[in-house]
Amino acid sequence: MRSNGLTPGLPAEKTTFRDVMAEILHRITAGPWGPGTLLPGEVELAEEFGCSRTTMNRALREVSELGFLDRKRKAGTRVRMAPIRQARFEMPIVRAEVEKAGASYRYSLISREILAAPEWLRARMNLSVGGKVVHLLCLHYADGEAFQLEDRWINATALPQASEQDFTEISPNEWLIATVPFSEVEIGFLAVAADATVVTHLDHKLGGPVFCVERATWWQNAAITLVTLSHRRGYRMTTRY
Amino acid sequence: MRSNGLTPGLPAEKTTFRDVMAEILHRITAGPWGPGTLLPGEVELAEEFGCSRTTMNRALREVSELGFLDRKRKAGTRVRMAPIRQARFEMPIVRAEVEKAGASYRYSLISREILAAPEWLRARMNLSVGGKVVHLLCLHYADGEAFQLEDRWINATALPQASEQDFTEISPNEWLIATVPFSEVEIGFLAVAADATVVTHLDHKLGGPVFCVERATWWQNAAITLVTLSHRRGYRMTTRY
DNA sequence: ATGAGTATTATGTCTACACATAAGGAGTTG
DNA sequence: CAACTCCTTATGTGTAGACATAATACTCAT
Repeated sequence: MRSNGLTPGLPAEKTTFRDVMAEILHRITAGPWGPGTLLPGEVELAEEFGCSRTTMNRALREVSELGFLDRKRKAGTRVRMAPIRQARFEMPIVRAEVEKAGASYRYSLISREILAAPEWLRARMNLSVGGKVVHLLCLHYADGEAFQLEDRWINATALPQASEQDFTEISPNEWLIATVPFSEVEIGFLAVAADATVVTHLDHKLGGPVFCVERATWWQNAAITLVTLSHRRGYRMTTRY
Repeated sequence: MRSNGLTPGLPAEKTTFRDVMAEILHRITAGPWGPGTLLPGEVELAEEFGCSRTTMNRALREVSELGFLDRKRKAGTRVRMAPIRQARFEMPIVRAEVEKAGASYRYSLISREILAAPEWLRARMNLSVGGKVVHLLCLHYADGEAFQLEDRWINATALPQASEQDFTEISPNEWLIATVPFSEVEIGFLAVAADATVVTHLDHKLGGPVFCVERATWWQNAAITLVTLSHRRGYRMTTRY
């Protein structure tokens, strides 16, 4: 079954962990290993597949990371009743997203102010009292049309350089990426009603549905930035696997 | 540096790939390995860290999967200019999601009909002309309050058993999971305006923002199901890493 | 100069083996 | 019968070594 059939005389090609993964996935989705099945142990499987336990372990580990298997020491490997349906969204920088779609990208700064962090922001990002923040409003265009409205707060206490940047040329997004690393990120997707600001800059009706992405980042327990990205009408974030 | 300091006399604890990962991540986010840096080769690093190349390889591979490194044969390992900001959302079954939040779960079927697939659905799911589909409308409650409205279409040609199920007790979600596997999934997040149906069943104002998840699944190129999940007001999908 | 072929090199992966660790289960004891 | 201990077992991970493969760098002939 697993001989290469191409070079008789030479030993059959080695069984790679990818081969094993494929066969395991096949048995799970279309074969005898229905939900809840307890799989044979690694040693036994390795023998059946003609590979080392190391290879079998890697294959099982990766399939498990895909969400199809549940592995526990001593208990063994079991097919998940319901595969964890995990969606992985890659969130590129806006510029990359726009240009990948074949459109021309343009950025513009709408407003910039430096102020004391409002109460809600302090609570949200765990900021100290009296901390200064930079508040920016920017627009990202795709082919001349407004694509995304960026409402960003930057912690100026942790990032004093932010106060000196004017952000007329570089978007805060790209400036931040080049300036600070981050150690913790919180991302949220939500639908909100279009407010006056959104209506002014994006083609939305007041109170209408706006798809928003909110991202907060910290670095070594210090809040760095909080951003809300409001998208143009009809925007849709999709993934396939 | 890496001696355990706990059991003098015993050999220092082994360097695990997790230790190595942590240190690599540290060097990337807070240390000398800024964006674009070319790292030393695996052999050299393994020597520095006092581990085998196998272990170093695993550490580098996993960090690379996290999106921080870019690895190419011969070219070497390089720190990504902008880490791929990927969000991984786990999408549990509604029941699990509700119960995990500590609320009681209840399900109810609103309507069920069997009909010929409408044109838009045929186009969307690549169905053949004249195919029958089951159309269901269901509600999922958390602590007695409407939580999620499920608008589901099931391909009855590929899944004749669906026509016989009445779905008054079991939600289509759970029935499908137990009945068919899937090989391909497409998930989308979007914000839509609340229509009459949504307003009737969820606490929304007409035209207001509704957070929707749309999921289409296929199995061996045959369309299985398309579902739109509309969420209650204020729903938010978040992840942290 | 230029293009084809070759050498070099860093990562990719397999093998065999050893020990670590979590957790189920059997057996023992109060 | 319940609680505890200890043993067993399946997975988790580290090591050394070997070969595979992709991609760059280099060499040589035209």
